Amino acid sequence: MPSKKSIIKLATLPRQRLGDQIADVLRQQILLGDLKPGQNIPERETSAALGVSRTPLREALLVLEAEGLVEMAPAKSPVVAQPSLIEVTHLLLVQSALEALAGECACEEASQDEIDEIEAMHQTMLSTTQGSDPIEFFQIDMGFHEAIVASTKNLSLIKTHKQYHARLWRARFLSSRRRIAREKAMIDHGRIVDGLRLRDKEQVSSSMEEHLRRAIENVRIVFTQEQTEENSKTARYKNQENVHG
Amino acid sequence: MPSKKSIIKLATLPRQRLGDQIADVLRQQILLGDLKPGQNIPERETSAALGVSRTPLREALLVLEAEGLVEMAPAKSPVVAQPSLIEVTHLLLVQSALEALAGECACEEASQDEIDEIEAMHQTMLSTTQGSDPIEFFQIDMGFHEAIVASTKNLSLIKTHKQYHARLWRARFLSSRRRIAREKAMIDHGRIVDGLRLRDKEQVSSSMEEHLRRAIENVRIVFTQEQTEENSKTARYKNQENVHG
DNA sequence: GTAAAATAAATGGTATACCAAATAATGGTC
DNA sequence: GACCATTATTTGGTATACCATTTATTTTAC
Repeated sequence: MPSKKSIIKLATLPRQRLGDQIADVLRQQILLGDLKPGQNIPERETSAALGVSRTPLREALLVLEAEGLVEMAPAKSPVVAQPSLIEVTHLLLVQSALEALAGECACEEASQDEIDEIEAMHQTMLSTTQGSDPIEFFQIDMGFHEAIVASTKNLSLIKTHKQYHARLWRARFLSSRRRIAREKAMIDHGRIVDGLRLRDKEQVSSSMEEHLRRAIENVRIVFTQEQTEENSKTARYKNQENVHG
Repeated sequence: MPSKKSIIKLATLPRQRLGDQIADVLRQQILLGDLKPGQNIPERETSAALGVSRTPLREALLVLEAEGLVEMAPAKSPVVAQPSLIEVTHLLLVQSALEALAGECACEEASQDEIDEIEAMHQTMLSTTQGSDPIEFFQIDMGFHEAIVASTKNLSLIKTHKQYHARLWRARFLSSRRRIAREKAMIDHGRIVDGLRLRDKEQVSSSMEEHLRRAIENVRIVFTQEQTEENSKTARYKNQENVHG
């Protein structure tokens, strides 16, 4: 009865490169916050923890560096990227342009089934607005955007959008916690869905841009709040130091 | 007299990773056509030719794969990407959105000096239109676009644009040979420069989109021509085969 | 006791060696 | 003579070993 063996052939048949699998794992850990911004990712330690050698781990790190999720400097441990407010703003501007394009293309390329599914996701989100944990709500929110991009069938656009999506994950997750932001986001989504049903390029792309512009503002607010908290912490620490001295 | 030594410390001080240097070399070779689309890049042979080991060569290939210039399949030699017409169209659509965004941002972020320089490049191009080899003209053309993107100071946008630029290099170079295309391009560039001087976002971004939309049409024409030539070649070969048989 | 120099530990960068899958070549059989 | 099986070679994937640089610690000199 070799049924068990047939399931486990990860090691025997490298259907996908080990480096790519590791990249997926690390990407998830970065997005979910298991690896926090600024944290070191020493090669030996990490590869040992994952039960692989340094070679594929390094290949994964190089991919993540190309994606902008990890920063590598000579003779320094690779470190999880910690984009500043201005960098996140830049990223959101590009993402905004990408999604506006996606909206336009979707009006031409999306099948009726795909539009129906996008609308269904929107409905799910509307009914989930109140209860449930924020991370689940956020996942659906991001799925909504991904579905629109996917419906364009433009592989390059999909891939690039995905990369920006990953780099923006954390910032957008943090800013999605604001109640007001979520409510306004739902209104934007509604307009986007309406535009898609009408296949009205102009309406969809402008709603998309509007939506992302709001996201930029939300991120700015959250960043300045964090900055303020950080400052007060620093002040406390300084006080402690003074106490010690 | 250790002056000679001081120049050559590539091997001793890895100021930049070898893999990145190799990636630069290969990228250039792909863009310039030394490595043609569809051509294999066997790891052992190539690394030996470059005088390095497989490890950094592989890292370079992975970066180029992430950029979309090289395709790697399990148990197959890496191969120079050979995008189809539809893929190039997809790439140009994204590039169009990126440059439209760049145009808008440039209206706000570009310094007067930068706009002056962009205009100077345009003037150079106008005077170079007739004589000189096509590759030089093309270089200036691409420099014009890069300068606009660079003036936004948006590093993410610059990097992403650069990657799409590399993937589109060959297609745009081939299509830039058409005389009519060049003339119309000059008119577009003029409108873009005018818009930048006026800092008129709307004019710049729409001119950019118009310009890229024209590029899509040009690429389509060149591709179909190439396809036709290819077919006639195949026909000839078939005839030869018939003669042999 | 402090500061500076030297040494030891750790880290990333590169080269080499080994393995498994795939393909090409060769030999045997029908 | 053609086709199939088997083996040999080539290729990419992974692991390990080595080197150079950097950093932390310790020791020594002032």
